[in-house]
Amino acid sequence: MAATVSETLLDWYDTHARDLPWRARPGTPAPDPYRVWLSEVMLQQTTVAAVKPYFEAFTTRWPDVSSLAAAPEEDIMAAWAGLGYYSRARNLVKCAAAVAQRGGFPETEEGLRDLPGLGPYTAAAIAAIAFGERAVVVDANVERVVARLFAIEDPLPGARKAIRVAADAITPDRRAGDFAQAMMDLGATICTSRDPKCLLCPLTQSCEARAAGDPARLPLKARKKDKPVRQGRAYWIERNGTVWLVRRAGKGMLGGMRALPDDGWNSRSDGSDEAPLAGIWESAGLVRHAFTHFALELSVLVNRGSEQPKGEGEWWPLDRLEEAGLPTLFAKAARLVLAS
DNA sequence: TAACCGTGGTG
DNA sequence: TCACCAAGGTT
Repeated sequence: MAATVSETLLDWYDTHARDLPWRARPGTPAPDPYRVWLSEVMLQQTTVAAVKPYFEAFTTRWPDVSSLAAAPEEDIMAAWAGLGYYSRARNLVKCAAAVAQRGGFPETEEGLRDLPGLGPYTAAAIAAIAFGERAVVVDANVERVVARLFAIEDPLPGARKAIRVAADAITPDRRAGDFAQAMMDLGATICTSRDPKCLLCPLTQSCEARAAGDPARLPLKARKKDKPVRQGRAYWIERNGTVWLVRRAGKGMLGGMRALPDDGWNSRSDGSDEAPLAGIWESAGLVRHAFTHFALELSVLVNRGSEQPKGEGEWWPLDRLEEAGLPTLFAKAARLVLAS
């Protein structure tokens, strides 16, 4: 009898698995749920290369969930700065508290699903990888591999239901965690979005899209809307080797992060509020930054007078600006000022 | 359902 | 250069 897709893929995984910091070390049977959880959250919509240094920094500073739960939220947000999608960091704080409170992670997909920041993908992935549950793990890699294996012609996101059914059908009862990671490794290194390496693929004999001749065509996707360009201002207020930083509101764009004061720009409108003080402003230039659904042209204005800014904030030493944890947009603005 | 939410790499 | 893309979740 011919080997099944899962058997073939698991054999491939046994010799080709990527060596990643959050995977179980040789000789240790199961990976640490804390490290699986942390890595899975960091990896949401984020590349392995981007995650690695953050995962290393987090696990060095906070080696287990109780130490993370005990850390000040500000420290965690600052440590997340630059990784993006900051609601993940806010939910990480909530989730760590909940897990510490109940004395450990839930060990089922259903239980994990109730934790903040864990959706269908992440709950299934942790259940399968950390706890050995047979869970159907569907991420963008799995969607791509499955759409090609079964030549699913319906475009995403409409095809999600059919893809899930097909993924369920090939998920094995044993080693579901390895199978999920094998599918993701295959998608990341072989069955790539562009220019798939079909000559190296262990599943090439089973692949309907390969047989049809043009696997890179799948999965089909609806065309994306083009993003508007917004204008905004950020204010650099400097006194005696310090700069005035504020904390952004807990929800919305860059929520909860330290930032330069701005004029109220957001995803729906240009900025228009008045400056945080009525002094003399000099232009330091323009920062262009692309967010997911809009682009921003941020004009950076500088004041070195003596007037006190309005509202809440803190004077932050310029020689420790790295530790403030500014999101990339404001780090760019700071770089612009400090280079001029 | 679809909008919202970051960033850096890539072809 | 720029549109697309990456181990998605929340509302």
